[in-house]
Amino acid sequence: MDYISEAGHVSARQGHETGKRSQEGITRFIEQMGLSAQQDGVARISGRIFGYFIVHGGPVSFAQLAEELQISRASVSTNARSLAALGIIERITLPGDRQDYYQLAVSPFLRMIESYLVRMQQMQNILQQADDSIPAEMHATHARLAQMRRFYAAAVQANQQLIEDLGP
Amino acid sequence: MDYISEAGHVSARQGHETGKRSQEGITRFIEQMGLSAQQDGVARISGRIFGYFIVHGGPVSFAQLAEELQISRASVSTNARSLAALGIIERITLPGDRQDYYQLAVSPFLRMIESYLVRMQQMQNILQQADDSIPAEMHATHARLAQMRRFYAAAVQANQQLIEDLGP
DNA sequence: TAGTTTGTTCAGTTATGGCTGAACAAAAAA
DNA sequence: TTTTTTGTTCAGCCATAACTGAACAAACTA
Repeated sequence: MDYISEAGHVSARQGHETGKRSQEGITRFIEQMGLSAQQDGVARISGRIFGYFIVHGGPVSFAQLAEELQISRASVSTNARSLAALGIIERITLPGDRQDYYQLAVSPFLRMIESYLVRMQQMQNILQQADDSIPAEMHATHARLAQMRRFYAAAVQANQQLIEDLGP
Repeated sequence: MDYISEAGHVSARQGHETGKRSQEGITRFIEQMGLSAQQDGVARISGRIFGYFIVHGGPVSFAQLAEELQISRASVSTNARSLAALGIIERITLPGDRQDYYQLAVSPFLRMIESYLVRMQQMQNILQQADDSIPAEMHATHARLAQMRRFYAAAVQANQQLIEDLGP
């Protein structure tokens, strides 16, 4: 039995020996990924889609995603494209098939770190601006801003190192 | 002129020579900290309070916070306590004064990383559960879960290293 | 004692953004 | 051509949670 290539029919195998209990575990995992995403300020459905692709690496068709996760096609469109834009999943096409397919990206976690890095760089810009526009007499303020910049510089460096360590 | 010890009167110095322009820079910074916090899934007011303490290290009284940031006492109570719970600011008292005062914690950024670590450990628990409850036959799924666990393990280690590097 | 000051809690309002159905456009099939 | 398939977009509904005003409790002051 191959769960991977028949992702679309897993939910129909209720009566199977491994079926019910394992199905519970899978849906719970996907649901937890949704909640976890929501905690991180990401749409719940994006988290569920990500979880779905952890379980079934893909390729999975657009229509399959909507049916399996029981979400509207509009939500599939929005969230899958959003995840693809982040480099976490990627859109592919299959010859002789008009549908869009998605599959897990090769290294989804590296992309997640890269998103963090972007956020940190935005914060560094804010700190730079503050440093420029706040009068020099405010020594203690500038000292705290400098401390903050050192922190973000170190954090950026640590995450770049992490990317290298996890890379090929 | 000492901006630090008279945090409560900065906004009143509109006519001063350094006043108007620098005041703009400060409020813009505080406002950007609010927006940045909101992006991170934290209440905007919490971000503003944090920004305020970057500018004026404190101690700042409860009432001052409400007045300076033009927010309700209820919001001060909720958000300041929340930041204090995260270890980013701390509540102190001054002898002969009934008011609560807050000041920036000694190393607010270390505390922020520690919060990240907690989240990552929650994710590790979720992965552990999934690993336990998903049938062993799903080899590809277990491989992806293992990859994910390696990622979080490395991320936790990197951040713990970062904490050490930034520590005293 | 009654009256202030001070912080917390909670019900209610408001703002934000997620999700959906429906309308739509593009492209293939009939 | 008309019809069907497929994905996108957008207006509107809904859920979540941020924020506030008001009521409250505790502790000080008079």
